[in-house]
Amino acid sequence: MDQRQRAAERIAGALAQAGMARLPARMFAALLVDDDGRMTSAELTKFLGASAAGISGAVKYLLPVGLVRREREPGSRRDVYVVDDDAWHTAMTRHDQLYGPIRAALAAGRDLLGEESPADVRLDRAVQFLLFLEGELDGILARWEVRRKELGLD
Amino acid sequence: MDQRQRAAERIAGALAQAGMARLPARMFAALLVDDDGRMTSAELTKFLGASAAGISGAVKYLLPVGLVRREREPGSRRDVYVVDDDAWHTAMTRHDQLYGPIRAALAAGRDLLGEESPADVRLDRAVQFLLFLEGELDGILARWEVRRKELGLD
DNA sequence: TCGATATTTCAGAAAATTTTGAAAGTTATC
DNA sequence: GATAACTTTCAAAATTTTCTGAAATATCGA
Repeated sequence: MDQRQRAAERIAGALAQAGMARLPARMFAALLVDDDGRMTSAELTKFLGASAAGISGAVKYLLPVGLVRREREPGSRRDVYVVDDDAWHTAMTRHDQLYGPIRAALAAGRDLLGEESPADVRLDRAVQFLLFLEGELDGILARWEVRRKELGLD
Repeated sequence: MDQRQRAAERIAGALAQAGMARLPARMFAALLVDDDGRMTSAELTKFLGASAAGISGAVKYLLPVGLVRREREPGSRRDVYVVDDDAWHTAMTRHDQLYGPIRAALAAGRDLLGEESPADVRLDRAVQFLLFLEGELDGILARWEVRRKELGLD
């Protein structure tokens, strides 16, 4: 295991700890430490010691959350998986995918209990907080653009 | 299964989907839909159909993240588990517990690869973004206090 | 200190998730 | 259209995580 693999596994471990499934975490980490952040399925298979099927499954998770992009060179049949320098930023744009279902469940719970239930105020406050939070996240992302330039990270 | 249990399970399902372990999610949801948001281990055991050991384990997860508080009536030996109306808010205060380890792993990865590695700029940007985000979250929480009063949710 | 009531620990059972190999499905060249 | 290169699907295996029962530990009142 070389330094690069060590770095990838170190990062993947932290991401897995935070709830990301293991192979998606390892694949994302592999791309993060790759020189140009671009790898084919075959490269990932070798680097991670995982099966092609596993990569396919990991891709199915990473694409919709925006952490990884898929490309294909014209006239080739092999996909290239790409991580952007602002992968995190992009992923965060999908925050409604994270909070939306929870908000919906809280609302459904309120309906089941009825407005006169004493728990209703608690549930309502939870919904209001999530709505507020989602709105704020958009502002954060805008401010990051500014900050990024200040840091000269373009 | 009555309406309240139905509501709890509906909410717990969404939380579990978002990554929370099942029993902690169910326990938190049970408290959310409870009239006064206070339940003993025995009550939870009955309501959830889970073992006392399971509750104990769930508590071990919920306490440190700030979603639930433990109290004990003086002169009783039974604990009461309490969910605050601002449980979410409180939990969010612990954001460094979520992002901290990831940031540390990214930093460790940079060390392993060395500054001259082409991946270094990508990893550095990730670290900078997380630092920025953590700072912003504090601001959000402050603004929520204001917003909460506007909504009359005191 | 003892007895009664609660909670926690821990090893193993149960359940859910992840990963794989093999087959089926795509896509590009010839 | 046939063939070769690559990706996806799917059922089953392997691993991991979660949950439980039983025993151990802690806490309170007498």
